[in-house]
Order: sequence, then structure tokens, then C-alpha cells
Amino acid sequence: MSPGLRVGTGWDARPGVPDLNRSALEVAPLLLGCVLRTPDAAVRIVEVEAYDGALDPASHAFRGPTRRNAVMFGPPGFLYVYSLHGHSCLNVACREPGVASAVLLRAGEVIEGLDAVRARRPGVSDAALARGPGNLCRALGITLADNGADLAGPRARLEAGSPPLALASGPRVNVSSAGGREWRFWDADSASVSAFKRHPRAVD
DNA sequence: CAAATGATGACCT
DNA sequence: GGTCATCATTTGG
Repeated sequence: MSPGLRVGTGWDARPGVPDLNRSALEVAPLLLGCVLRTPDAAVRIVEVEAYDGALDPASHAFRGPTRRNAVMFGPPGFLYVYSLHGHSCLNVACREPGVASAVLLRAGEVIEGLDAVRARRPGVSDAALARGPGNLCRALGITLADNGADLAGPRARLEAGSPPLALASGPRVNVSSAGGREWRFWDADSASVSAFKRHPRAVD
């Protein structure tokens, strides 16, 4: 493969931002500390989970392409947004077209647009504004309409940030077919990591 | 068309 | 620790 020839990736890595044209397991820890920006807010990503497509029974792509998971089978650098129990959850699609692999963004710290986020999450403490995958989407105003959005586009942008000083990992949350995989990664120092098996305890 | 299924979150004891 | 409201999507009849 000649170095200059990278076809159909849809994603060009910039300094401090991971190259998404590889497996979710590699990308996931590198996304911690990166910034996800929407038109009126931005969060520093502090908790993620890797989902490894066809090889991972817990992945929505395990049973092949459907209308819902189509974005995961496309090029890297696009948002896969899906609906669960009445909430929206957000993934970053990884790997080359045809191979599904994605990183679920589970929590972030709001670093910009605090007023806009507070308006969407009334009565919630600042540390908890974007804690949990559903809450993260709500905080940023991301809905199913953003499924397929370009991570280098106007609706959402992935930018460099400050990596965690301490990185922790453990089993994924609410995944029955975990198979011993410890594919959840979080910033051990962040107060915005979701409650389940948080280390050792986050403070509001 | 009907039913089952969650990568959830809020609230309760 | 536990219950349950909620809804897009998938799957089966």
C-alpha cells in the first residue's frame, strides 16, 4: 500500500486527534481527552467503550448490516447515532468501509457552551450534564437526525484535547455478551464518568 | 401488523 | 440493591 494513497476514509487525522482508520479497541483509549464540538457546545471526552463489529456479539453490527447500523459499515470519522429506551447514543465509526467498528462515547465534561447545555439539562449538576451516553447526546443536542454526520463537518467536530493523566479500564456497561472483554476506558480523575463501577467514586 | 428487544436514566428502598 | 417508563428498530407471523 503506497503511503499517499488512502481511499475513501473520509477522515484525515490531525495532530492530537487519533487516526480513526483502525480498530475501535485501538481508537477508544486515544479518544479520551479529545474534544467533541457541536454548533453551540463542546465536551472533553472522559468515558468510552469499544465495539468490534462482526467479532463482537455485543456490537449492533454483529449480525451484519441493517438500515440502522449502516454508518458503522461506512468510512471512519462519521457519527453513528442510535436510539435506545427513548434516548440517543453516539458512536464514532472506525475502520475502512465495509468493516464495522465503533467507539461509544459514554461521558464528557462540558468545557464550552455551558449555558446552552444547562438549558437542555435543567436541574442537573455541572459534572453530571454529559454523564452517560444518553445524557451526553442530550447535553450536546445530538439526535437521530445527526446519524451519519461528518466528524469534520458543521454538525460535529472532533478536536485535540488534553489526554487523561490516569487511564482506567473495565467491563462494558449493561453488555450481557461481554465475553470477558474489558473494553470500557475512562479518565480516572474525571468527576463526569458514569456511575456504574466508577473508580473509586465521583463527586458532584 | 404485532411483539420483542435493548450499548438508558430517573427514581425508589 | 431494585423497578419501570420509554421508543426506534428488528424480527416473526
